[in-house]
Amino acid sequence: MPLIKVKMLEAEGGQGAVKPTGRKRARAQTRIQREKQEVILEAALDVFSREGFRGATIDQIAEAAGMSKPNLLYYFPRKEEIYKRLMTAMLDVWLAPLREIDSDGDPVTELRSYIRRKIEMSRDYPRQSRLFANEMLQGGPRVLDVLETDLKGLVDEKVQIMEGWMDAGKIVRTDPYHMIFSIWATTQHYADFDVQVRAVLGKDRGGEGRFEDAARYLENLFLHGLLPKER
Amino acid sequence: MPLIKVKMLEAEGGQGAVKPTGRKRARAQTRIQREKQEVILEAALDVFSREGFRGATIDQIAEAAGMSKPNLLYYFPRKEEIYKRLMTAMLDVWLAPLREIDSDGDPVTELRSYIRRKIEMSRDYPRQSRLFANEMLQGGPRVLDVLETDLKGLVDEKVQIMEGWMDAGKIVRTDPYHMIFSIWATTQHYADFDVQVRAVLGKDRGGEGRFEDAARYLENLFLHGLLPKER
DNA sequence: GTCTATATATTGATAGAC
DNA sequence: GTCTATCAATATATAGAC
Repeated sequence: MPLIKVKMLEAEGGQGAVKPTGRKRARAQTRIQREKQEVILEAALDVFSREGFRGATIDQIAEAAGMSKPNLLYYFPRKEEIYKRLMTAMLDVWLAPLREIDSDGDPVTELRSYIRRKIEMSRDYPRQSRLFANEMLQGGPRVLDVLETDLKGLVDEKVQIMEGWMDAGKIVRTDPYHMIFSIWATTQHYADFDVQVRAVLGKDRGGEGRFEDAARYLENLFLHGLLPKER
Repeated sequence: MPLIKVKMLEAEGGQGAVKPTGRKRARAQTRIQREKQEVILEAALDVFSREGFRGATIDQIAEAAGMSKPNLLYYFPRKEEIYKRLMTAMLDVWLAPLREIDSDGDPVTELRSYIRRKIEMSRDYPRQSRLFANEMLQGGPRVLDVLETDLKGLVDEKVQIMEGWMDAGKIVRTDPYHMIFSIWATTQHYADFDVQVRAVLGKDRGGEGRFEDAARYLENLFLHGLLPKER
């Protein structure tokens, strides 16, 4: 099954996040305001995903966004707010594929499309992947609570689905948690360690086709041997 | 097969790296000098692995090392030199397990111990793993040449071994490059994304046993289905 | 070898003219 | 809304006393 272009929201975050928390007057945003914020967030994603929160500077972001530093700060008064906007938007989008795993679907089909979507996201949105990886390396100070509540809850739910499939004899018994970790690790590796992957593959195999190859390898790795009948 | 305590050099780097490049007089280092440098490198590993090169500050490192900033700079005149020392020492140690894969050994045994050693390193030396991950996320500006020469050469060599095993019918045919990437990704995930792993597993499964569970899962994932006879 | 003091540049953020 | 000018804090690194 070939990789397709994934349709995914760009990092925007809920509209709710834009409104001032005080909201003395919930004033509607102009189109230009939204567009400028969009440009800033796009530039910030570039810088934060490469350098991490501390390593990134407002100067770099402003330059990448093509505006002056004070001008940027007019739209986002604090560096941290840009970062938080990116993180929440990213988390939301990043977990969408996992949410879609359907207990009523065919196990192998469900897992196969999960793996495929994850590798597509690494191919199409590597910066979001790196942004998250950077946050993790730092110990996740700004998302730890989300991980322990929302993420854990979501994973637990999907683990139960997978255990149901095992109980029903639909797939071979394995450790669902570590299977999910392994799918995350392998698929995101192609975004986070892209330099290394391309350096090792060289120019003959390091082109765009590497994602196809990876998808094929990973689908086989995780799905082969999962069907009880095969043995 | 249970995990054992791995024996590994601490980040020290070759002795050659210590000598001044000019070496007007190749003066031997005193014991105290080496010990102080050791303390600094240990502290620097802590900070760099969490914050990346740009995000880390000499202040943080000096405080972690329990000395003043000028005192630290007496031993390492530039921030970049501390970082480079850590990187070269890390790379050397980090690739040791891959180097040990032996073409004359039994394929499954060789791969099993490779996986086991890699997960042991994530357990015992998570900071080294994160240091490297941080460098990769930034695009590997300080190691790109090493990746393209030494690392690629090493991987190519081991890929040839694996292809030899496949040609001889000793293991099932698969993509050796992506297999190696997947082993790297999955094992290092337990160091790099440690926060996430522990958050998801919760307190019941997130203890030290998680490395045992991971090792068991990964050995099965990569090795099951590799023997032609099993099918 | 270690310290205080400091030079110099860069950082996040603000003031105020236009 | 956008700019120049600038502040206060922090950054890397050095000078020089002890």
